[in-house]
Amino acid sequence: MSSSRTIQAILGFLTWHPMSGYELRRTIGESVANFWSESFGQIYPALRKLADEGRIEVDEIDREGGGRDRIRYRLTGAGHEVLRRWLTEPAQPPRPRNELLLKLFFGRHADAGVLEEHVLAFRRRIETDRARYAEVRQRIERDHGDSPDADYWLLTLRYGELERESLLGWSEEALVRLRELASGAAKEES
Amino acid sequence: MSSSRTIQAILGFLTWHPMSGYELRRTIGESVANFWSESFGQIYPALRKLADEGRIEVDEIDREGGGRDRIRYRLTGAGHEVLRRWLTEPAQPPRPRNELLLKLFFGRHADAGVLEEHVLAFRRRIETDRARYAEVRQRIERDHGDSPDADYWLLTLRYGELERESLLGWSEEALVRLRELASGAAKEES
DNA sequence: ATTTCCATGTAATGAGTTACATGATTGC
DNA sequence: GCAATCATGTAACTCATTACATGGAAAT
Repeated sequence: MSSSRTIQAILGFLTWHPMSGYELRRTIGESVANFWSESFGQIYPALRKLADEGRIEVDEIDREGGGRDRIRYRLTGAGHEVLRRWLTEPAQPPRPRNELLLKLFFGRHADAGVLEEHVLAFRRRIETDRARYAEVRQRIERDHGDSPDADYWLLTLRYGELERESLLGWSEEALVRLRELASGAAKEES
Repeated sequence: MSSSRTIQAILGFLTWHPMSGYELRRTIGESVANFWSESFGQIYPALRKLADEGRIEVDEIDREGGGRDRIRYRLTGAGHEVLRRWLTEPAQPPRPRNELLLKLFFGRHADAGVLEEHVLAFRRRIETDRARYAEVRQRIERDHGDSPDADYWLLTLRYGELERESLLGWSEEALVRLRELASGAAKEES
């Protein structure tokens, strides 16, 4: 019961067109960074394993641009089958780990200004995410509006958009609350 | 640069009162399961390490209830200092990994009914979360309304409440959209 | 009798990041 | 000349879960 999904992510992206490990990494960073990430240390061993098992095979080797050879892999029928089977299985809920909330939970032991700083940094990250989502939405609608995948991509984008909106709302609430707590504590001290 | 926060979580909970490894695990499951989790395999080695470094010390050893001795640890001044320093440091953003969204992203290769099933399961989880949050809120307000920690706990609870509301909204939208896609696909086939 | 809960701990395994090794090309 | 980008791959390390070992007491 392997809980990692590196292999499935790779198979999924190879349904687009043949890609090298380097291209897979870049593509993941540009498309699903919102909810997925992979490092080279996972991708290259996974490609080797997938090739050994016949889920992918070498499509072409060339030397465009840089120094090393680029090895492009293509999906095999067996690989497509593995992807389809995985898609029917229920998704594992993620293990929750949110350091910001852990800090706030023990917030009484920090000074109020620092907590506010943490929430402000969080809000900045959310705002950056939202700006990126707006660009992604435009790009999908402009460049891939007729792609059969586009509807599914927009579904995942929408998840990020709605979640970020709610977290922005929470940030505002939290900032107000933290300032109240800070002034309340200041009053009690005087 | 240790990226784990098991140690900080333990120190934080020991500000409440002395606890054993077993009690820490149970307490985490009952209070912050919403955004944090720890397993025995992490807690016991971490307790050993913290004791070796003088951040915690044995408070009492007794044999209530079950068979083995229960070893309760208490926070030292040094431990409290480590906690306070950590609280001032910026929180690391979590590495994104959402298997449901990865499945939807490649959803064109699955049949529509299965995707709907995944989103329904997701929605059920969200509803369960919301019911639990309502209980937690009641419990905090009823049993800990005058605790100096309560305001901070409610801040983290509110995060979960707002986020779950938005995700519930997304589920509804996604279900509608998936049904449209399914009937569209059915029409094109006929 | 058997399950459940209390309780501590280790070992095996898996998952994942970061740093390193290597090296050519392109743009400043 | 130097940094950035392209490109593959390995090694060391960290982090975390799960299963195992051990065993008593209480409830069914």
